[in-house]
Amino acid sequence: MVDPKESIDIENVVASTGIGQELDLESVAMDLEGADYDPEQFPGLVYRTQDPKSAALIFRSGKIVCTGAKSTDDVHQSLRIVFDKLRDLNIQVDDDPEIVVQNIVSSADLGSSLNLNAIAIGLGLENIEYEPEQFPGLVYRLDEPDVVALLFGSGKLVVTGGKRKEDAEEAVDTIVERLSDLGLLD
Amino acid sequence: RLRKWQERIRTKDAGERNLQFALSEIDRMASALGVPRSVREVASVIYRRALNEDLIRGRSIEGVATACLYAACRQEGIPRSLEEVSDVSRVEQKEIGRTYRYVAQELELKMEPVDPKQYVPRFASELELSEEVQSKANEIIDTTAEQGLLSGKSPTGYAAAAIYAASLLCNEKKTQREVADVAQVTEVTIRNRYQEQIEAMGIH
DNA sequence: ATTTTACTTTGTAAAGC
DNA sequence: GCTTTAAAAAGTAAAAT
Repeated sequence: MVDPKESIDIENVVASTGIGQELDLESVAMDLEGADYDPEQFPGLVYRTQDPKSAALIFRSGKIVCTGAKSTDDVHQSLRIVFDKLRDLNIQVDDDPEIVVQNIVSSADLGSSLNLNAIAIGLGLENIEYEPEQFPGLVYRLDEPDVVALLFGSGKLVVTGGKRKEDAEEAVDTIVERLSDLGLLD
Repeated sequence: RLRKWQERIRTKDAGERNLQFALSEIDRMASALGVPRSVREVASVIYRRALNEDLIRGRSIEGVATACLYAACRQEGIPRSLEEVSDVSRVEQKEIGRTYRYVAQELELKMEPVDPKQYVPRFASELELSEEVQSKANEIIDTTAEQGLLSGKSPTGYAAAAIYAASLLCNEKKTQREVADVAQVTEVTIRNRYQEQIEAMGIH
């Protein structure tokens, strides 16, 4: 049996940062090619990087949200590109702004199909949410680590809400242990 | 002092009026759905609990009332799908679903997943299918569910496929369209579930 | 009848309504 | 609460072929 931990893939990393300067988004939108800015719809300007692929939300305050990257390293690479693009527009950007990872979304595979009905009862109906009429995944909120897992009948799962990649590993370990104890994992 | 007293009366009256409105809405929707009086009473009890726990704040009275009725139907073993409930409510399906999940969590209703078999009598009856077809559909549901085929699937689509399969096996054939219409699912869903179920039953 | 596109669920930050 | 962004899981649905 392969350790489900080895199957973990980071699918999305969300991080926030700031350049330390206020911005005139109207002019940035004019000068930055590919920028999407519609203040009526959303106060942030959207700028997408191609490699690594990501989307940056740039705000008037100078704060920036980066999402869509596949690793924390990609987040730093993407934001470096964004910072340089802004510098090209003669905008002052702090030397190396602090980048804080806010959420990591991971996927994994437990290796065998799951009986979600039995798992719902086993883990306790008060501890889970399972409404197949609304969504095929069983929602399982953990306290340690503080993340949310979505379990599917195929045995695959999604872990989100964590800030370190270790959070997903610990979550998968905990889930495997609890399901095994219940005899609900082959 | 008199002002405070009058304010309390006003608040109390407003609260009473809101409760009356919620209960009358539950009554109206329950009638439209054709569910027994016991379900309305269960729904009313859930609504009063939600009110006591202050779960209505930030939500519409009718949204909570509808969600309580949906939960009550399930608790009483005669479920109505969110689509069926939204058909008699002025609240949209998505909002009813969200509110239901919120109320179920907060009141710790410990709702069990809907058993597709609970839809069989009503759907089969609307299709004028025999007792034999219903028994066969139930057998298909139990057998295939035990094999893990039910995980993640919508109970209405699952029941619809089993009824369709059973109608074929018992020579009382209904078309996928006819079954899809009463269950309010698409023919594609029936086709997909039907294939899996027949496969799991070992093609009769 | 199949394929494509799109929506459902989960977390998270940002500024403003 | 909402708005927007990204991504996965799998089911369902509507539209396109």
